[in-house]
Amino acid sequence: MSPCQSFLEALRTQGFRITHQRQIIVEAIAHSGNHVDAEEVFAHVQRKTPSANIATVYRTLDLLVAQGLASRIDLGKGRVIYATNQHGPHIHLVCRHCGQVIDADQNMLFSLNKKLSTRYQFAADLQHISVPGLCNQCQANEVSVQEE
Amino acid sequence: MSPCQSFLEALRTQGFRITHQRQIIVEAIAHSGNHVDAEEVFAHVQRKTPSANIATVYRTLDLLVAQGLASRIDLGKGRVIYATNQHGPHIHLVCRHCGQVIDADQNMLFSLNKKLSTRYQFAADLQHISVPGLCNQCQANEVSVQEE
DNA sequence: TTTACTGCAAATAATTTGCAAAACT
DNA sequence: AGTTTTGCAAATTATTTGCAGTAAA
Repeated sequence: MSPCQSFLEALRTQGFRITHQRQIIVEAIAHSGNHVDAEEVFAHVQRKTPSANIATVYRTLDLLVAQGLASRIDLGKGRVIYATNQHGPHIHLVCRHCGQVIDADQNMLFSLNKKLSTRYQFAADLQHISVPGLCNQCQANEVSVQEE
Repeated sequence: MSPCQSFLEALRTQGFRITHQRQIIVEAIAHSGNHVDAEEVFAHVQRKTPSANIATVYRTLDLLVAQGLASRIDLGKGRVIYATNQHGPHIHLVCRHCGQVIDADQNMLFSLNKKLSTRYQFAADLQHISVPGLCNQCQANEVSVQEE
């Protein structure tokens, strides 16, 4: 069963209707092995169904997140992306200078997760956490650049 | 020298002007030993100077961040808070259910920081990172609560 | 005096929402 | 047929920006 199909199946099971636009939206997000933002999904949808509306995209993304089929990742500065749970867990390293997002190995968070759990009884959702900082290229720049 | 004074001094040194509103804004953010959002700062400022405008608050907060005197912390869902560098570094555990923010010991991130640096040449800014998840109280709820 | 800073109001940007019409089941 | 969804346009929310007047240095 393709990832798309299993998502749609999950929705159907929960009693949600499988509409044409939901199929395309799920296809857009699941197909791109990567994370996508609402506009990218909308662009994909428009190619197939020009009459589709971005409000529907937002509603469907919310639905997927609520159903636990996707994650909403807040990169800060108004940038929000979505990733399906097919997309392996990652740390999203967000460069505050160039805006680049680097995917890092999530295993690094294993011990942190345990500590937060035992010391704070906090169940951290580290599947798609984002970490601000400076990427390699921008570290050199930052020194000389005060203001853009 | 009070924290307020040292902030103002730092601004002055960089050639910025010490205006009445900047003094009050710096006082608001430095005085509250805690993190504050723009509206809270604005409320404080209005008490002293009713004619002050929130645009000035945003501009000053941006300035403080740009000068490295404060951090902008993105809690997701449009919630943004600011903390001075006086306020010790913390992990901000953000509960996705009740919205509560718990401060956790930052030492837990020491090894993560090193790994990100050596493996990805990424200089993570972990001073005030936010981590999504579920707080202790809400973990029990979550099981039974599907939708709010 | 000179140029940065502020207040104000209008502009953004990213979502969200009310509602009547359209479409799943 | 009976709801759930959608499209559309208007409403929101949090910030940002242009500009002319005010105030630090």
